[in-house]
Amino acid sequence: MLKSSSANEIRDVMKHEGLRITPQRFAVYANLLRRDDHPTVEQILEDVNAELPIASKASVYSALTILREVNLVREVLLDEGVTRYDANVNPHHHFVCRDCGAIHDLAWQTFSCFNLEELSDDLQAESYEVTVKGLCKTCQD
Amino acid sequence: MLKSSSANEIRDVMKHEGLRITPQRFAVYANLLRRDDHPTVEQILEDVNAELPIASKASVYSALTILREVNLVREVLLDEGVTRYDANVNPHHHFVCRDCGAIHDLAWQTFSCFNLEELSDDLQAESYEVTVKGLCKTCQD
DNA sequence: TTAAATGCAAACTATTTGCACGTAA
DNA sequence: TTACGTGCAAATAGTTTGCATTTAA
Repeated sequence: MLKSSSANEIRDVMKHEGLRITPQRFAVYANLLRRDDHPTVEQILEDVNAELPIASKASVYSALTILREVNLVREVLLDEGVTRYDANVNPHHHFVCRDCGAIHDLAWQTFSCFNLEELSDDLQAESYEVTVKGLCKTCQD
Repeated sequence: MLKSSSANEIRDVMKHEGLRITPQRFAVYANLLRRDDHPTVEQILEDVNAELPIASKASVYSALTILREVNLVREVLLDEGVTRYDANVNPHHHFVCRDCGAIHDLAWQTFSCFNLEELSDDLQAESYEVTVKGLCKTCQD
Protein backbone atom coordinates (compact mmCIF):
# COMPACT_ATOMS: atom_id res chain seq x y z
CA MET A 1 0.00 0.00 0.00
CA LEU A 2 1.53 3.27 -1.10
CA LYS A 3 1.20 6.63 0.53
CA SER A 4 -0.06 8.16 -2.69
CA SER A 5 -3.08 5.85 -2.77
CA SER A 6 -6.20 7.28 -4.33
CA ALA A 7 -9.49 7.13 -2.50
CA ASN A 8 -10.58 4.28 -4.73
CA GLU A 9 -7.44 2.28 -4.10
CA ILE A 10 -7.93 2.69 -0.37
CA ARG A 11 -11.55 1.54 -0.65
CA ASP A 12 -10.50 -1.48 -2.67
CA VAL A 13 -7.92 -2.54 -0.11
CA MET A 14 -10.43 -2.23 2.70
CA LYS A 15 -13.11 -4.07 0.74
CA HIS A 16 -10.62 -6.80 -0.04
CA GLU A 17 -10.24 -7.37 3.70
CA GLY A 18 -13.99 -7.64 4.06
CA LEU A 19 -14.38 -4.32 5.85
CA ARG A 20 -17.50 -2.22 5.56
CA ILE A 21 -16.50 1.19 4.36
CA THR A 22 -17.80 3.90 6.61
CA PRO A 23 -16.70 7.54 6.38
CA GLN A 24 -15.01 7.22 9.79
CA ARG A 25 -13.02 4.11 8.93
CA PHE A 26 -12.06 5.46 5.57
CA ALA A 27 -10.89 8.73 7.10
CA VAL A 28 -8.80 6.99 9.76
CA TYR A 29 -7.07 4.65 7.34
CA ALA A 30 -6.54 7.33 4.69
CA ASN A 31 -5.09 9.60 7.36
CA LEU A 32 -2.66 6.94 8.55
CA LEU A 33 -1.57 6.21 4.98
CA ARG A 34 -0.97 9.86 4.27
CA ARG A 35 1.31 10.55 7.23
CA ASP A 36 4.54 8.98 8.41
CA ASP A 37 4.77 10.19 12.00
CA HIS A 38 3.11 7.28 13.81
CA PRO A 39 0.30 9.32 15.35
CA THR A 40 -1.58 8.66 18.57
CA VAL A 41 -5.35 8.26 18.67
CA GLU A 42 -5.62 11.86 19.81
CA GLN A 43 -3.64 13.09 16.83
CA ILE A 44 -5.62 11.03 14.35
CA LEU A 45 -8.86 12.27 15.86
CA GLU A 46 -7.76 15.87 15.60
CA ASP A 47 -6.57 15.54 12.03
CA VAL A 48 -9.61 13.65 10.85
CA ASN A 49 -11.97 16.21 12.38
CA ALA A 50 -9.91 19.24 11.37
CA GLU A 51 -12.25 20.56 8.71
CA LEU A 52 -15.52 19.25 9.97
CA PRO A 53 -16.37 16.84 12.76
CA ILE A 54 -16.74 13.43 11.25
CA ALA A 55 -15.66 10.86 13.85
CA SER A 56 -15.91 10.39 17.61
CA LYS A 57 -13.03 9.10 19.68
CA ALA A 58 -14.77 5.77 20.16
CA SER A 59 -15.09 5.33 16.40
CA VAL A 60 -11.43 6.06 15.87
CA TYR A 61 -10.58 3.40 18.43
CA SER A 62 -12.97 0.97 16.82
CA ALA A 63 -11.65 1.70 13.32
CA LEU A 64 -8.09 1.15 14.50
CA THR A 65 -9.04 -2.09 16.21
CA ILE A 66 -10.56 -3.59 13.10
CA LEU A 67 -7.83 -2.27 10.81
CA ARG A 68 -5.35 -3.93 13.13
CA GLU A 69 -7.29 -7.20 13.05
CA VAL A 70 -7.07 -7.41 9.27
CA ASN A 71 -3.45 -6.36 9.43
CA LEU A 72 -3.73 -3.10 7.52
CA VAL A 73 -2.43 -1.17 10.51
CA ARG A 74 -0.22 -1.99 13.43
CA GLU A 75 0.49 -0.65 16.89
CA VAL A 76 3.83 0.86 17.74
CA LEU A 77 4.72 0.81 21.44
CA LEU A 78 7.87 2.71 22.10
CA ASP A 79 7.82 5.26 24.87
CA GLU A 80 5.42 7.21 27.01
CA GLY A 81 2.17 5.54 27.94
CA VAL A 82 0.56 6.08 24.56
CA THR A 83 -0.10 3.74 21.69
CA ARG A 84 0.92 4.95 18.27
CA TYR A 85 -0.30 3.58 14.96
CA ASP A 86 1.39 2.82 11.67
CA ALA A 87 -0.07 1.92 8.27
CA ASN A 88 3.29 0.52 7.21
CA VAL A 89 2.88 -3.16 8.06
CA ASN A 90 5.97 -4.33 6.22
CA PRO A 91 8.89 -5.25 8.44
CA HIS A 92 10.92 -2.22 9.41
CA HIS A 93 12.70 -0.69 12.37
CA HIS A 94 12.17 2.53 14.29
CA PHE A 95 14.20 5.56 15.21
CA VAL A 96 12.94 7.53 18.24
CA CYS A 97 14.20 11.02 18.97
CA ARG A 98 15.02 11.27 22.67
CA ASP A 99 14.28 14.98 22.62
CA CYS A 100 11.03 15.49 20.73
CA GLY A 101 9.82 11.89 20.63
CA ALA A 102 9.39 11.86 16.86
CA ILE A 103 9.49 8.43 15.28
CA HIS A 104 10.98 7.60 11.91
CA ASP A 105 10.89 4.34 10.02
CA LEU A 106 14.18 2.66 9.23
CA ALA A 107 14.47 0.32 6.26
CA TRP A 108 14.49 -3.35 7.12
CA GLN A 109 17.88 -3.89 5.45
CA THR A 110 19.44 -1.43 7.88
CA PHE A 111 19.71 -4.25 10.42
CA SER A 112 19.56 -7.55 8.66
CA CYS A 113 22.93 -9.04 9.41
CA PHE A 114 22.11 -11.69 11.93
CA ASN A 115 20.60 -15.07 12.28
CA LEU A 116 17.75 -15.87 14.64
CA GLU A 117 18.34 -19.62 14.29
CA GLU A 118 21.30 -19.64 16.59
CA LEU A 119 19.79 -17.44 19.25
CA SER A 120 19.21 -19.98 21.98
CA ASP A 121 18.34 -23.57 22.65
CA ASP A 122 15.37 -22.64 24.80
CA LEU A 123 13.89 -19.71 22.95
CA GLN A 124 12.30 -20.18 19.55
CA ALA A 125 12.73 -16.82 17.87
CA GLU A 126 10.35 -15.82 15.09
CA SER A 127 10.90 -12.15 14.45
CA TYR A 128 12.84 -9.16 15.67
CA GLU A 129 12.78 -5.43 15.52
CA VAL A 130 15.37 -2.80 16.33
CA THR A 131 14.66 0.47 18.10
CA VAL A 132 17.31 3.15 17.72
CA LYS A 133 17.42 6.18 20.00
CA GLY A 134 19.13 9.45 19.29
CA LEU A 135 18.49 12.93 18.00
CA CYS A 136 16.50 13.75 14.90
CA LYS A 137 17.69 16.45 12.52
CA THR A 138 15.58 19.17 14.13
CA CYS A 139 16.87 18.43 17.63
CA GLN A 140 20.57 18.23 16.81
CA ASP A 141 21.31 21.91 17.53
CA MET B 1 25.07 -5.22 40.73
CA LEU B 2 24.68 -8.93 41.08
CA LYS B 3 21.56 -10.89 41.78
CA SER B 4 23.13 -12.48 44.80
CA SER B 5 23.63 -9.15 46.54
CA SER B 6 23.45 -9.21 50.30
CA ALA B 7 21.23 -6.79 52.16
CA ASN B 8 24.25 -4.73 53.08
CA GLU B 9 25.50 -4.55 49.52
CA ILE B 10 22.11 -3.36 48.39
CA ARG B 11 22.04 -0.70 51.09
CA ASP B 12 25.49 0.48 50.10
CA VAL B 13 24.54 0.84 46.46
CA MET B 14 21.44 2.84 47.39
CA LYS B 15 23.35 5.02 49.83
CA HIS B 16 25.99 5.63 47.20
CA GLU B 17 23.29 7.14 45.01
CA GLY B 18 22.22 9.39 47.84
CA LEU B 19 18.96 7.56 48.50
CA ARG B 20 17.40 7.42 51.92
CA ILE B 21 16.87 3.80 52.80
CA THR B 22 13.31 3.08 53.79
CA PRO B 23 11.93 -0.42 54.24
CA GLN B 24 9.69 0.12 51.20
CA ARG B 25 12.46 1.25 48.88
CA PHE B 26 14.78 -1.46 50.06
CA ALA B 27 12.14 -4.11 49.54
CA VAL B 28 11.32 -2.92 46.03
CA TYR B 29 14.94 -2.78 44.89
CA ALA B 30 15.89 -6.06 46.56
CA ASN B 31 12.90 -7.70 44.94
CA LEU B 32 13.84 -6.44 41.49
CA LEU B 33 17.41 -7.62 41.95
CA ARG B 34 16.29 -11.07 43.00
CA ARG B 35 14.04 -11.76 40.03
CA ASP B 36 14.64 -11.78 36.29
CA ASP B 37 11.11 -11.65 34.92
CA HIS B 38 10.68 -7.90 34.47
CA PRO B 39 7.71 -7.56 36.79
CA THR B 40 4.93 -4.98 36.68
CA VAL B 41 4.15 -2.70 39.62
CA GLU B 42 1.31 -5.01 40.55
CA GLN B 43 3.63 -8.01 40.67
CA ILE B 44 6.24 -6.21 42.71
CA LEU B 45 3.59 -5.02 45.12
CA GLU B 46 2.24 -8.52 45.57
CA ASP B 47 5.65 -10.07 46.09
CA VAL B 48 6.85 -7.41 48.49
CA ASN B 49 3.72 -7.73 50.60
CA ALA B 50 3.53 -11.51 50.42
CA GLU B 51 4.49 -12.23 53.99
CA LEU B 52 3.34 -9.12 55.67
CA PRO B 53 2.03 -5.84 54.27
CA ILE B 54 4.91 -3.45 54.08
CA ALA B 55 4.34 -1.09 51.16
CA SER B 56 1.41 0.66 49.50
CA LYS B 57 1.06 0.88 45.75
CA ALA B 58 1.90 4.58 45.84
CA SER B 59 5.16 3.85 47.63
CA VAL B 60 6.12 1.21 45.12
CA TYR B 61 5.54 3.74 42.34
CA SER B 62 7.55 6.33 44.21
CA ALA B 63 10.40 3.92 44.96
CA LEU B 64 10.54 2.91 41.30
CA THR B 65 10.54 6.53 40.20
CA ILE B 66 13.51 7.46 42.34
CA LEU B 67 15.41 4.24 41.58
CA ARG B 68 14.91 5.05 37.93
CA GLU B 69 16.17 8.60 38.43
CA VAL B 70 19.46 7.39 39.88
CA ASN B 71 19.68 4.75 37.18
CA LEU B 72 19.52 1.67 39.39
CA VAL B 73 16.39 0.50 37.62
CA ARG B 74 14.93 1.01 34.20
CA GLU B 75 11.57 0.76 32.53
CA VAL B 76 10.88 -1.84 29.90
CA LEU B 77 8.07 -0.99 27.50
CA LEU B 78 7.24 -3.89 25.30
CA ASP B 79 3.65 -4.87 24.96
CA GLU B 80 0.31 -4.49 26.64
CA GLY B 81 -0.39 -1.19 28.37
CA VAL B 82 1.76 -1.94 31.37
CA THR B 83 5.19 -0.78 32.36
CA ARG B 84 7.66 -3.41 33.48
CA TYR B 85 10.80 -2.84 35.51
CA ASP B 86 14.31 -4.21 35.32
CA ALA B 87 17.23 -3.88 37.74
CA ASN B 88 19.62 -4.87 34.97
CA VAL B 89 20.70 -1.48 33.66
CA ASN B 90 23.56 -2.78 31.54
CA PRO B 91 22.88 -2.79 27.80
CA HIS B 92 21.03 -5.88 26.73
CA HIS B 93 18.22 -7.02 24.47
CA HIS B 94 14.87 -8.63 25.13
CA PHE B 95 13.03 -11.73 24.10
CA VAL B 96 9.24 -11.63 24.47
CA CYS B 97 7.15 -14.76 24.30
CA ARG B 98 4.15 -14.12 22.07
CA ASP B 99 2.14 -16.69 23.97
CA CYS B 100 2.67 -16.09 27.68
CA GLY B 101 4.30 -12.66 27.51
CA ALA B 102 7.34 -13.70 29.52
CA ILE B 103 10.40 -11.59 28.96
CA HIS B 104 13.99 -12.84 28.93
CA ASP B 105 17.18 -10.86 28.73
CA LEU B 106 19.45 -11.49 25.77
CA ALA B 107 23.16 -10.78 26.06
CA TRP B 108 24.33 -7.61 24.40
CA GLN B 109 26.79 -9.46 22.17
CA THR B 110 23.91 -11.40 20.62
CA PHE B 111 23.29 -8.44 18.31
CA SER B 112 26.41 -6.40 18.18
CA CYS B 113 27.18 -6.29 14.50
CA PHE B 114 25.27 -3.08 13.91
CA ASN B 115 27.08 0.06 12.96
CA LEU B 116 25.10 3.11 14.02
CA GLU B 117 27.53 5.53 12.35
CA GLU B 118 26.26 4.93 8.90
CA LEU B 119 22.60 4.94 9.76
CA SER B 120 21.52 8.19 8.17
CA ASP B 121 22.62 11.70 7.38
CA ASP B 122 19.70 13.23 9.23
CA LEU B 123 19.40 11.03 12.27
CA GLN B 124 22.09 11.04 14.94
CA ALA B 125 21.87 7.59 16.49
CA GLU B 126 23.11 7.06 20.03
CA SER B 127 21.90 3.64 21.10
CA TYR B 128 19.80 0.75 19.99
CA GLU B 129 18.00 -2.23 21.37
CA VAL B 130 16.63 -5.36 19.78
CA THR B 131 13.33 -6.98 20.69
CA VAL B 132 12.91 -10.56 19.58
CA LYS B 133 9.51 -12.24 19.52
CA GLY B 134 8.82 -15.93 19.54
CA LEU B 135 7.96 -18.81 21.84
CA CYS B 136 9.67 -19.49 25.12
CA LYS B 137 10.53 -23.05 26.12
CA THR B 138 7.33 -23.56 28.10
CA CYS B 139 5.11 -22.44 25.22
CA GLN B 140 6.75 -24.45 22.45
CA ASP B 141 4.46 -27.48 22.77
C1' DT C 1 -33.89 -5.04 5.15
C1' DT C 2 -30.68 -5.98 8.59
C1' DA C 3 -26.32 -6.99 10.48
C1' DA C 4 -22.94 -4.08 11.70
C1' DA C 5 -20.98 0.69 12.91
C1' DT C 6 -21.52 5.06 15.29
C1' DG C 7 -21.64 8.20 19.31
C1' DC C 8 -22.27 9.18 23.73
C1' DA C 9 -21.41 8.31 28.46
C1' DA C 10 -20.14 5.40 31.94
C1' DA C 11 -16.64 1.99 33.40
C1' DC C 12 -12.03 0.44 33.89
C1' DT C 13 -6.92 0.32 34.35
C1' DA C 14 -2.47 2.24 35.00
C1' DT C 15 -0.35 6.00 36.90
C1' DT C 16 0.08 10.61 39.27
C1' DT C 17 -0.87 13.96 42.74
C1' DG C 18 -2.15 16.42 47.24
C1' DC C 19 -1.79 16.33 51.80
C1' DA C 20 -1.67 14.90 56.81
C1' DC C 21 1.20 11.91 59.30
C1' DG C 22 5.37 9.21 60.22
C1' DT C 23 10.37 8.35 60.19
C1' DA C 24 15.49 7.93 58.61
C1' DA C 25 19.51 10.23 59.33
C1' DT D 1 15.06 17.72 64.85
C1' DT D 2 13.53 18.04 60.30
C1' DA D 3 13.56 17.30 55.50
C1' DC D 4 11.92 13.67 53.17
C1' DG D 5 8.96 9.41 52.50
C1' DT D 6 4.62 7.03 53.24
C1' DG D 7 -0.24 5.98 52.70
C1' DC D 8 -4.57 7.05 51.64
C1' DA D 9 -7.88 8.85 48.52
C1' DA D 10 -8.96 11.71 44.85
C1' DA D 11 -7.55 13.10 40.16
C1' DT D 12 -5.94 12.06 35.44
C1' DA D 13 -5.07 9.81 31.09
C1' DG D 14 -5.66 6.23 27.87
C1' DT D 15 -8.65 2.82 26.48
C1' DT D 16 -12.82 -0.23 26.60
C1' DT D 17 -17.66 -1.20 27.00
C1' DG D 18 -22.90 -0.93 26.91
C1' DC D 19 -26.59 0.52 24.53
C1' DA D 20 -29.84 3.19 21.73
C1' DT D 21 -29.58 5.07 17.11
C1' DT D 22 -28.01 5.18 12.41
C1' DT D 23 -26.34 3.31 8.10
C1' DA D 24 -23.68 0.52 4.36
C1' DA D 25 -24.56 -2.95 1.44
